[in-house]
Amino acid sequence: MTLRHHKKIRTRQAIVDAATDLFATRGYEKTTVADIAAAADIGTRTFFSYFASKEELLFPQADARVAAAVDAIATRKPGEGPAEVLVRALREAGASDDDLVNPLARLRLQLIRTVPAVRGRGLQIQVDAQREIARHLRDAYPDELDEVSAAALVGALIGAVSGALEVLLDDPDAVAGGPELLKERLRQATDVALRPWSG
Amino acid sequence: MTLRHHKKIRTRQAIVDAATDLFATRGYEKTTVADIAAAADIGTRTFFSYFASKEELLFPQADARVAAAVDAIATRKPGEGPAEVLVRALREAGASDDDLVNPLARLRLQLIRTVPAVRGRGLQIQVDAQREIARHLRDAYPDELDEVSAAALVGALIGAVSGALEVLLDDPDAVAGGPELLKERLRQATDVALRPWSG
DNA sequence: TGCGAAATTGCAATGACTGCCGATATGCAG
DNA sequence: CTGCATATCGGCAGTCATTGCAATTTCGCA
Repeated sequence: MTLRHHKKIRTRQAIVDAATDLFATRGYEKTTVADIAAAADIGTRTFFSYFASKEELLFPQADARVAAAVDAIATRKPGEGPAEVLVRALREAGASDDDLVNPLARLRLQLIRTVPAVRGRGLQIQVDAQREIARHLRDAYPDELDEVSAAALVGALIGAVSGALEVLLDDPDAVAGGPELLKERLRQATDVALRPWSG
Repeated sequence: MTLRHHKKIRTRQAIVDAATDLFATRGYEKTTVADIAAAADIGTRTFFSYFASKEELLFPQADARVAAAVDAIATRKPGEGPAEVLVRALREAGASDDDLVNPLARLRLQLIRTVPAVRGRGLQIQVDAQREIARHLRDAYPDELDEVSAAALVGALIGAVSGALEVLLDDPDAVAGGPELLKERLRQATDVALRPWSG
């Protein structure tokens, strides 16, 4: 079961590449699924056996971040409290360099901020991720957190980061400054918002 | 310009009522816009001159909460810091009785948690609201907050409350207890979520 | 080589949404 | 009261995502 499998992977990649290209040039909404399928040399119907929808195309391996965060929680050090672990988890799972280099990732960041449908889907994925992370965090600290507190804590941290990030990415100067500046300003902003927790 | 105006308002309400009814019985996804239009005695095409989409139907006056929060910021007391004002704003703008009694509001709460499309739209509205509130907060505290920090702070607080709320609403016991219990537990959850900042 | 499962794909249908346009209804001036 | 300008209404046709169905092709393996 290898030729088949490899072919599927190649086709899948072809679809992503074709779509990335079309989205970048024509724009997301002006690109039809039929266009993408044609560019990837497959039937329109076949597209939907690779991706459940046009939006899913932009969020492959959506659970990678969750996995990273869960891993950070699992490998916590003896003395670390919930908030500390979570901060570390977010650093590890957060915007990596990849997000600022990989073409699809860059495109995604832009589309999330401009295309309603994409934004909605992205937010859904985010809250699902929060839920999952909260579950693990609570399991890791059964004495200190109940389910509601865990959800609140995770919501606060991720909320702070995404809120700051969204505004930050709208600032042309900040974006022009490159990844380093962005990371620094993001850290500053979240420090202010999360001060109550770090104390 | 009165007869016309009144008629529009009446028709709008008729649409909402018809939709509420159909959604409640048949379910959101099994109710077509054509069904709603027919039940409200208007042409399908006309529906879209009242609501931009099927989802908008569920979020009339989406900016009421924002207005309440902005108002809380505007009426801040001399000694209050940003976080305190925001905590007060969230308490005032938070889920009112209406959300637990009004049929459409109750339905909305349920659909947000079960229908992907509705959830996506609801989340979008929420982040837009956060943006707006952050802007006002920053204007109110120009010395202590920059735009990014304000967004982070608002994101953290709202994130905490919504995270807690989502978990709470998933508890069958809490929901079964009726509006009173729900309201009490909601207040508790909000307190827990916001405690770190109220101090 | 040839069979059975998996993958591909065309076709038709559903449903949201839009642009276009004629038919109606309403507000207001004369 | 009449008639025009305008706001609404609502039908029609078309686009696009998405799905069920069924025929066909392609593979993996015996």
